[in-house]
Amino acid sequence: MGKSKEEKRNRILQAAISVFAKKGFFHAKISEIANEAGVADGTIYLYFQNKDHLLISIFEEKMEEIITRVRRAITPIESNAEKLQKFIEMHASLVIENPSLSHVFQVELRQSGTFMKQYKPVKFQEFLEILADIVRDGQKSGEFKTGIAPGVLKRAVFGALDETALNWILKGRKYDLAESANQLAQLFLSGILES
Amino acid sequence: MGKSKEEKRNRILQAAISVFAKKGFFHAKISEIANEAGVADGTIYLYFQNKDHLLISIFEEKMEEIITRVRRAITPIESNAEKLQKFIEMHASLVIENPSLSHVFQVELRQSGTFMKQYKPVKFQEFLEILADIVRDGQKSGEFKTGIAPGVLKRAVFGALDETALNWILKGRKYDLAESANQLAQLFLSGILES
Amino acid sequence: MGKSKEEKRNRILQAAISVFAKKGFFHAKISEIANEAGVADGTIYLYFQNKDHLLISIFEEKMEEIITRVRRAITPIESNAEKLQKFIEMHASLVIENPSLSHVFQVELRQSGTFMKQYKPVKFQEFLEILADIVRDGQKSGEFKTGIAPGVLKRAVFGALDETALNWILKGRKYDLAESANQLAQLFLSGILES
Amino acid sequence: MGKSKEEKRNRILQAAISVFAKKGFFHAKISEIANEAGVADGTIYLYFQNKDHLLISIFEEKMEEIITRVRRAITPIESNAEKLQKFIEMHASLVIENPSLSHVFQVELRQSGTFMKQYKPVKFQEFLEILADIVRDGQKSGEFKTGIAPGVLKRAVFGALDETALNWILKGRKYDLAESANQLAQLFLSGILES
DNA sequence: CATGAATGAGCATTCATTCAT
DNA sequence: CATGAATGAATGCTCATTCAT
Repeated sequence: MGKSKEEKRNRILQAAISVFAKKGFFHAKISEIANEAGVADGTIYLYFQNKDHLLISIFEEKMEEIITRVRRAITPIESNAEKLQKFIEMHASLVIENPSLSHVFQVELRQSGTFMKQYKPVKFQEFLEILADIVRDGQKSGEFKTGIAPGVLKRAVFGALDETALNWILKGRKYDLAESANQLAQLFLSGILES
Repeated sequence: MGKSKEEKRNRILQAAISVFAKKGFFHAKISEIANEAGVADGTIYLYFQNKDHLLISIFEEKMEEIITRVRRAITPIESNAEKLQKFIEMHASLVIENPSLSHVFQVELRQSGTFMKQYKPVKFQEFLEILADIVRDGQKSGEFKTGIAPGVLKRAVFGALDETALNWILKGRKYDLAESANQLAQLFLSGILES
Repeated sequence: MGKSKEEKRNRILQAAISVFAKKGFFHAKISEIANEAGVADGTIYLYFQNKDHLLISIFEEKMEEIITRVRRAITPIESNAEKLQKFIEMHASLVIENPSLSHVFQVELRQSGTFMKQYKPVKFQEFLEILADIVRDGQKSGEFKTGIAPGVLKRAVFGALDETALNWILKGRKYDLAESANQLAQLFLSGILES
Repeated sequence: MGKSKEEKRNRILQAAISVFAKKGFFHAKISEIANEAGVADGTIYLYFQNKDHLLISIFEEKMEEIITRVRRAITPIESNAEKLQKFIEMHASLVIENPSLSHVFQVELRQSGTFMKQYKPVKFQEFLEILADIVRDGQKSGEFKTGIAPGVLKRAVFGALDETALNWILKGRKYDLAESANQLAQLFLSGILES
């Protein structure tokens, strides 16, 4: 029963991801999400405050999962260069595995005023901080150059990955995103490795 | 006469940029744009097909200006490394000079279904191609490494700049964007310069 | 429950007839209909597709009732001449009983593009066919002359009744419509009775 | 020049008939009429008060012509029965000759609130009075029965003709309207001729 | 007389959210 | 907990009409 409740919540969340990706946040109708989730319209409001928070919940909960996965994969690696490479690889893999979710993250999230203006995307900061930590550690250990601030680099890497992934999605996923990610990894490593 | 008409069109365009940036595309009201432009609601429809095309016109016309400015600044420079640096510097300058327009480009444009799905952002491709050309030329002349595809690099640079600028805008323009841009330039140059 | 829903639908239909008759189809506001029906604007759209279909539904449902009433009144009569007379009498009675509905039928229906161009007024044909059947039967039995086609006569009788009723309504219902109808009945009977 | 002015007025009137018939009164745009007449939008307002009066002017001026033609054709005839027959024949001929105008008369005129409620269609009364006069004269001379009021008969005949013509137009003018008119003439004559 | 750019009133429709059952 | 009928706020766009040129 408790399980059934959690399951229903998840059905709604998955339906929302699917409908947001297909129709866009503004044109997505609660009734369509409810229909796809197999619940009544009103039921959604028993699990989520409103449409905006449904979007935000997608972000927070999926981001939480992603952060956990990425951390688990990176922690055992010793070399910070390899950690960075792994991070970039995983970003591509995650996009490839879940294009609908990626679409929601890259396009639809920006359509929520609540998300863009009022809500502080803590989980996003946390995700970026994984990158900043790698950089900081690499700089401290002497692996990486120190000319660039970790806060700048984390955004540069993320921005590059994000734009690359967005293009891949909008262009119809026609080329090899993993290969592009690989080139990006080489680029950034060449840029920061102490020679 | 012709001037007055062109002027009115520009007033509408500027008002739209301002209102879109303040309220977001979906919450921006035509009546508010009209009011800020000092024209009647209906007048807007003498110059633009509809709200979507108003947004698209902002993109096309402003992008055209930007492309021209960037090309003019880059052409006389001989070194491709310096060209790339100049491009990055200018991106930051343009964002600093016109934050409202930047906001529209980075956030609001994604809210138009017409823009995202039906319209081909030719001007955006053209803008990115400036970057790709620099990379291609640098690789051909031996200035740059050849391991990375120009098509990948152009998105990496743009994505990094875009994310950096977006953060600067959303965080309230509290730090020195030009300095961040400078670090990015060093990062990318370190990454691609043939040693 | 089911009754309450049907009742609400009927309240909307009656309100629409009343408002269409008062203001004309184009100038009638949905909000006014909703107000007169005691429901919210949006509720109307739970029962009817749009304004056009509201008008068409009035026609179809009321015409259905009328056809039933007329058929029930005519069937037991043996003489076709008396049937025709009864039909004419009833037409006048129906107009007198429900002037708003008559106004909608005679004037407002023509303002709906959907009704005039796309929709096939099946119920109207069915109504006219009652007349055509009387004529056919009368001609077959020898009661009526055979010089006129039933299809022509049905329109002649209906047109005469309709124009007479329209004038009565537009002139403010100042004279005795039943008496005019009676004269029309004599006219048509004189015209078609086999002597 | 004086001629040119009258000519321009007529071009506008013809364009209006054509556009009203094609698009319907409400959906007809002044700009389309102006375009079809080869004048500027504003010019129409130099010749007609507004859209409503444009419709009314069509009615009045064309009706005037029709009344004149019908009177001219009927006056020389001596027998009132033959006059009635001639009237009916001419109605059909006029509809056949000018279907667009007929459409405007039968359908579009009812869409003008001004026409239906505020304006007194004097010319229409005058047209019907031709019929009433024939009946009155026939009844006085003993040709026609006296049981029916001329005022009732005139509407009956007109209504029958109008409905018949409307059907002919809406059904795509596929059958012989003149033959239907002929049957109607026989019907009404049988109905009123003193035997 | 003629033009046509500018005006601005006017309204159907959608859909997130609520709440009685 | 779940339902889904009902609500009602909110706004882009059209087009008859005007009037400065």
